[in-house]
Amino acid sequence: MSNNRKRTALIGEVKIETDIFMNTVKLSDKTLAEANELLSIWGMTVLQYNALRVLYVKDSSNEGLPSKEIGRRLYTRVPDVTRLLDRLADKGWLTRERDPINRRIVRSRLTKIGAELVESVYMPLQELESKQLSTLTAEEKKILAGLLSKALGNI
Amino acid sequence: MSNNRKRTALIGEVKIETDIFMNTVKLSDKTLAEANELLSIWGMTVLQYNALRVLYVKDSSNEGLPSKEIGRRLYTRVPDVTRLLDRLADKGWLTRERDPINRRIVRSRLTKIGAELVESVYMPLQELESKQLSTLTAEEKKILAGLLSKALGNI
DNA sequence: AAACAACAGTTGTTATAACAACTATATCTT
DNA sequence: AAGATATAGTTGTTATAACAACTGTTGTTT
Repeated sequence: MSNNRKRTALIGEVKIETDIFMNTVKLSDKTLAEANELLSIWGMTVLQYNALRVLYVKDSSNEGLPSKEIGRRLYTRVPDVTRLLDRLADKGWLTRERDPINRRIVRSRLTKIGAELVESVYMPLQELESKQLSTLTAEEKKILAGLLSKALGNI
Repeated sequence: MSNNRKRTALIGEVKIETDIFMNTVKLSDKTLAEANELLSIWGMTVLQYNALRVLYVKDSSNEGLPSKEIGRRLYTRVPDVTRLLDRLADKGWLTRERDPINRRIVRSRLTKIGAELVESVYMPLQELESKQLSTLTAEEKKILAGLLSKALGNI
């Protein structure tokens, strides 16, 4: 009982900024969960798929990409790119070797299987994303995309 | 070398849905990271703060809230509410006891310290959120909030 | 009332996210 | 060229997220 003192009503009111962040986190969380569920068919996670997709798109000549650059292009902070890539190498989706010229750098490159995997996953994932946003019109999607990118500008 | 076969250019093009999800995840990720950094001053995480805030707001009479309901009100999926609440109880921010009438239910209620903590954290967090969205005008924030909530409708 | 189903929470396990310290290599400064 | 600094990646550790199996309690059915 004891703790029945007055509580600030203020805290119950939801400011618009809080509302935006709540819904951003919710949307992010739920779409990631659904995407992860889909990707589990291929035994991978969204994060892993993104790393493979970065290699697919940004290393089309297949010279290999430094870990640092892969990390920079992933859209969440990943404090441990090494082990993320290690796991992908273990699965046979990419290979890693040290750059002979700058020996600090380790270059990852997709294997044939890895590249094919990206291709197999691409369309089903695209379809899921379209489905997830199907309550919005094309016009609304444009506005939303614009606002999100403007919001990100400050952070 | 070996794997230098043609890659589908399609995969490099970013569809608007993908763009929206990428930026949603980015925004979610970055704002959470900053909020977690702020909250670390009080030794808590965003998830923990949210649980406390749910109790603060939804259990103002301090009768205690069932774990299930707390879990339902958190805005990310939390597969392990028990241990989340355990940790908060360990820190002395809430107490937990079994409902004498329906003994399946365990009710959590804020301690005095827990309630005060929510009050201390509220304003600084609010200010951070405002700062994080300061690139948007009030009008844009309204539109964004509306679109996010419409987008969530389908998921 | 016995058997079954549903519910609320707990516990065990594994993989990994987060943080920090460390190694090897390259670059800059004087 | 030696020493200091910066860069790229690795490794160790801890806490916790995710998943699944389990326990105890209540509700439903016949």
